[in-house]
Amino acid sequence: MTDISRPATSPGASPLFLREDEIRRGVELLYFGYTRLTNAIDQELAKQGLGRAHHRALYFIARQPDLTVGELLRLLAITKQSLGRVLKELHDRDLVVTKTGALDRRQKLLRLTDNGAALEAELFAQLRERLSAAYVTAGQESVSGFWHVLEGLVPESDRQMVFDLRKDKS
Amino acid sequence: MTDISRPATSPGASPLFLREDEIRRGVELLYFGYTRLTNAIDQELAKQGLGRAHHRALYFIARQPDLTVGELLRLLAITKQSLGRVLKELHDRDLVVTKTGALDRRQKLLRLTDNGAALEAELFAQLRERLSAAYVTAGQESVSGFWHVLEGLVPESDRQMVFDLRKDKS
DNA sequence: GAGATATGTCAGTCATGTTGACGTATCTTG
DNA sequence: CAAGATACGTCAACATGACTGACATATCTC
Repeated sequence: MTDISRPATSPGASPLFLREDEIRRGVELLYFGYTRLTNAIDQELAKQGLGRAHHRALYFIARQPDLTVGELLRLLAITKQSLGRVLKELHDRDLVVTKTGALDRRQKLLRLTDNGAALEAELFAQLRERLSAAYVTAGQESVSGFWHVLEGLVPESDRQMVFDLRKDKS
Repeated sequence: MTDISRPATSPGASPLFLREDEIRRGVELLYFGYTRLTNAIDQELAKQGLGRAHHRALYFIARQPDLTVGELLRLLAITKQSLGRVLKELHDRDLVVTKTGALDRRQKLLRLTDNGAALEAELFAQLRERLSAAYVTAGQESVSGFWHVLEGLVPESDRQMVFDLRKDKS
């Protein structure tokens, strides 16, 4: 949070603001980095007859077991109708199970089955391979910077939700 | 391309490879950072009745005037049929013009019209606002790290193409 | 008991990608 | 110069994953 006091609305105050090329470089690297990373798992997904939408759900359920449907909706920022179809397919394929919430019986808590966990692990291995290669090449200091800039791209209103992924529930 | 000599294929050499949480943190930040940044311009695009696919084309044509259709296809990594529809719409709306290549008359060189350039600038302003705020908050060192890690995510085979965006065509 | 909330579902639509096939103009090469 | 490769365009059919709008049910909260 260094330099937070510098007004982003005052272009003259920061040389960064004026350098169009530095902004474009970030836009492009973010685009290529993100799309190429996600491409890495498409082939694996296609084998199972699943799409990226399924992977995103699997990923977050793996990351935070007993996630509720509502929490997952907020993470994915899609409509419940869209998510409903995805969850139904994952359930039909025995990759995800739901149980009724203990505290609030209206909620459904999502968990991966053993099959689901195995598939998620296989997909995650692809991501790990690519990302750890990039981490190693860039070095630890760069990794911190990478995280730091990306955190700044997440709107304030979503930041807590994203950080909470790192904590266990309960 | 510094550190290129460090073997990315030697997992044991770095504790990073074993830390699942650091990989997941990168995956999540990349996902949220990328999607939230692109969301930032959706509203503006919707006003014009355009989608993200149109923006991607506008962006790269702005970035490298006289880009050929084939080059744009390689950047976007989609089929010519998909791109054809997008370019047709941009042309119909007087945002893009094509001219026949001087050296190779089979090629079509793409350029933004004044309207197209104005729209692209308006959309770019949104990206600049978000990214420069993140850059300023994170600091210059972090920005370098951000770039460095992302470069490592771009497959070797695409890297030259991405770097070439920074050069003018001659 | 009344209203808010969490979830599910039906139905229709849209944006954006895909495959496959085919046509034309132009360049390159034997 | 003829033959083949290349750059681009286009028709048609289809898949995925989003969307809106409407409505149903169970459960919680006050």
